[in-house]
Formats: sequence, C-alpha cells, structure tokens
Amino acid sequence: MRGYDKHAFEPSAVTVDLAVLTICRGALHVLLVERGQEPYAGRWALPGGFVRPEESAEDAARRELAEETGLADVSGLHLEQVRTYSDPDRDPRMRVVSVAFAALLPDPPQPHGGGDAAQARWVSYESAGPLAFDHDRILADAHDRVGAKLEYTCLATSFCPPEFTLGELQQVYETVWGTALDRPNFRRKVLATPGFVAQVPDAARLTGGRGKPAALYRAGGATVLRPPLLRPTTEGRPS
Amino acid sequence: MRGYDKHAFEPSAVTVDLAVLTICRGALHVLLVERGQEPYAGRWALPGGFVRPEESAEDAARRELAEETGLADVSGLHLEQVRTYSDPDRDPRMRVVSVAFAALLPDPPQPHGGGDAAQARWVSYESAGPLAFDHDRILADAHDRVGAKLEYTCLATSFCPPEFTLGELQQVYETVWGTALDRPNFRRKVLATPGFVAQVPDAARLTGGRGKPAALYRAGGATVLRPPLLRPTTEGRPS
DNA sequence: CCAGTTATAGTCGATACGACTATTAAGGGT
DNA sequence: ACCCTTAATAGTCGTATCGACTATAACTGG
Repeated sequence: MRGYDKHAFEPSAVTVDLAVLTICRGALHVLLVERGQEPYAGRWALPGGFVRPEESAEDAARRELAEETGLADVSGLHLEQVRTYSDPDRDPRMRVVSVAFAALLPDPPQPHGGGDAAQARWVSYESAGPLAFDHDRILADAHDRVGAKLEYTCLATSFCPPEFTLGELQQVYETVWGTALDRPNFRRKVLATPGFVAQVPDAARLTGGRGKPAALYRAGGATVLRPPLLRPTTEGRPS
Repeated sequence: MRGYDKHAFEPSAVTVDLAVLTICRGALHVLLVERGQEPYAGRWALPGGFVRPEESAEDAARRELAEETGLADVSGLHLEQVRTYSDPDRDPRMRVVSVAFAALLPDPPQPHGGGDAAQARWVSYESAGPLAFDHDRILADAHDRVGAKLEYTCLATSFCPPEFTLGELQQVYETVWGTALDRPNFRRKVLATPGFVAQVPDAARLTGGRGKPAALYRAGGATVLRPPLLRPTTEGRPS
C-alpha cells in the first residue's frame, strides 16, 4: 500500500470466475461454457468475465451469474468468495488475476446461452473433464469450500427451494459430500439445531413422491451450525 | 474469461495486504506501518505492496513479509490467503484490488523499519485503532479466519516455536479466541488427536518457569483436527 | 388389498466433552 | 531446610451427542 510514488507497477486485468453449482437429479452439476477462441478453443471453462471499473468483484460475479444463467433475480442467491488466483502464467495471453466465486442454485435453470455467443451447459461434477486454464483447480477448491461450509454453517439451505423437505436437505449433503447419511440421525441433528430450519405451519407435500408425505420446512434464521454436522470419517483429509 | 476481443477492460493495480499476527506477552499483536503520505498520512496501516509482473500474490506476500519483518527465512511460515477486497472506492487515488493474507509468527522479531522509510511497529490487536483504507475490516477478517481455523485445523502450532509446551499451545488458543480454556481438558483433547503434536524424546524444560517443568512437543504431521476443538459456546455467532 | 417406499419415532451403547479434584515437581522466600 | 506458590500432569464423573439400528406410520402403484 505504500510506495505509490517510488515503485512502478504493472497493471493487471482482473476477472471473476464462477463455479455455479446445483443439484440435478441427485448429482452435483456445474455450469460450464465452451470456449470459441484460442487459447483452449473448444475446451470447457468456468463462466466469468472482467471486473468493470465501477464495480467490485462481488458485483461483477453477480452480474455474470445473471448473464450466464438467464435468471431475472439473482439477488437472493448465495455467492461465496473462494480465493484469488494470480499465477503469472495462468493465462498465456496476459497477466490476469482472477477472483473465484462459488454460487449455489436451488434448481437449475435452462442451459442458457448466456450473454455471449458461446454455449453454456450443465455438466455433472465428476465428468467436468479437463477445463481451460487453471479452472480444474478453481472448481475443486470451490467444491472443497462448499463441502466444508456444509459442516459448520447452514449453507445447505441455499441449494434448496424456499420450501423443502428434510429429505431434500439431506440429499444436498449426500450429493456434495458423496456419502450416504443415516436418515433418522440427520433428521435428529437438523431439528435439534435451533434456527437451522423452521417447519411450515400446515401443508405437507402429498402428491409427488410415492411414500409417506414429508413435512415442509423453510430456512431458519441461523447461519452457523454449532456443534457442526461432520461428514462421516473417511480417513482422508480434505483439501 | 471470454470476450477478450469484445469488451474493453480497465486494468487495475493489484496489491497484497498482510495481517502479520504474533503472540507477545500473552496478547495478540499485529504488525503495522505508519503512513507517511496522503491519503491517511500519519495513520497506521497493514503492511503491503504491489504484486510485481513476474510473481503471484503469494510470492508478493512472502516477499513483503520478509521485507517488513526483516526475517531472513520466511519460507517455513504459514501464509493464509484470507480474501480479496475490490471495492472501487477503497483507495481514493485509483482502482486498487488487494489480496489479503494472514501470516503467523512464532516469536516477534524486532519492530523492524522494513524496506521502506516508514516505521513499523507491533501493536496489540485490541488497540489497533482505526487503520487506513479498509484495513480495519481486513484485519478483522484475518482474525476471524485464524480463529476459525484453530477450531478445525492444527494451525495453532504455526504460532509456536519448533519446540513448545502444551501450555504455550493452549495460550495460542486462549489469546486468539480471547477465552480461557480448562487446562486438563485441553491437554486431553490435543493428545487424543493423532498427529497434532509429537513429544520430544527426552528433555523437559526446567529453568524457565516457576512450576513443574513441562514436556516439550513438536508439531505432528496432521493438518486437520477431527473432531474439531470448538471454542466455548458464547451464544454469539462469529462473523 | 398388498407390496414397496418414504417419513418419522424411538432405543441403546460408545464416545466426547465440561467441570472438577488430586498429585507431582519445580522455584522463592524466610 | 521448610513451606507456600505455581504450573504440569493424572484421573473421575455425569451429561450431551452421535452412530447404528429397529419400529411404526402414511402414502402410491399394481
């Protein structure tokens, strides 16, 4: 911050990259765009774009999110700043510093074309093959971060529509973590945490599934999960 | 990432800001530098500087850390990327995007002058008054991040010298969290976590304190703390 | 009406954790 | 030397939580 007058500096391009995550038929999906130009022409990449002079990185991320998903209102969606990638060689053309965000969507909108000409598609997380630039790493970091925050925050409700069943909430955990959870224990833990969820007064979803109708819940006011909801011990250490 | 040819972009200055934290006589301290020029002349600020064309933000942070602390070898120190601050108005002079890092030091070196002319000083975290720019927020975010990572990682050993007692380790937790911990329980938890610490074969520190000499430990190989070591429930939700 | 399916209720043992008490091994002062 | 203080270490006990599991309820589709 010091030394503006003493040291020359090389201005950089600043971009945002988005890992837009959603749960589609029981599998974690990420929104990708196909690159039309070199470098990495034909390869898939995370959506993103330049930060404009009058906006913050968060502003830019929300704008890009709206453009890419075609959603009219993205103001309620959760945007999580993951980290910033600044390797000098991460873009072969020029110096590009990129602030990465993870966005969580309740239900996947149309695989929208987006503001630009390139096509956009939902791809399952596992089959999100080698991406352009360092986007494999960014996507992995975003996934790690979201998985970790599920443990000790109420973030999971961001993947759910305004009203949801505990089964849907559990599926968020199972899908992101890639592990099965015991249903009664999950239920007990969620309900025992004050402010995690609040039951919708009346209504229970009836027609949809073919089992006993489940009660509907809304997100409660709490943001942190204390004590946390730890994923089953798989001996591996995350990140 | 798309549209290099279509959209103009305004290049930004990219800097790093460092929250260099250490524990000094039982209190958390942060390294600050006094600004000599406008804006915020005479105010204290976090050390930092521009990211050079050939280095990443991590490289720049480590270089600045060495310059400001005067330490010869900063390669073993823990550097934690906190987040990136990109509000267009955060620097009145120009557009500056700053990547913030937290650095953890075992023992505070001399309040070194640093590479630049401005003076540097260790200031206790509480009395780190209103800082320049958005550095109050950056410092608070760094503190939050470190406090949170103490809960579920073995990060605390980064505040300790290569060999330390469990009392010193406990003081790290107490100082960063600002809460007292029960000593036997802390000890039990740390020793029960495989790989958190490893006892030094012989030697017990004798001369120093005026109690029973404590056994010496080194950092173990583990990086995560499962299950986590939660801070006492104070009913308030962090961050 | 029966089989399959899903939600919900409840039990039981192992473990982790908070709050304590007790013992051990030093140093300082008189 | 002796006792008091200080700090490290050992151990106890009750409670809360968690994983694993069984049981029941409510619906759908043949």
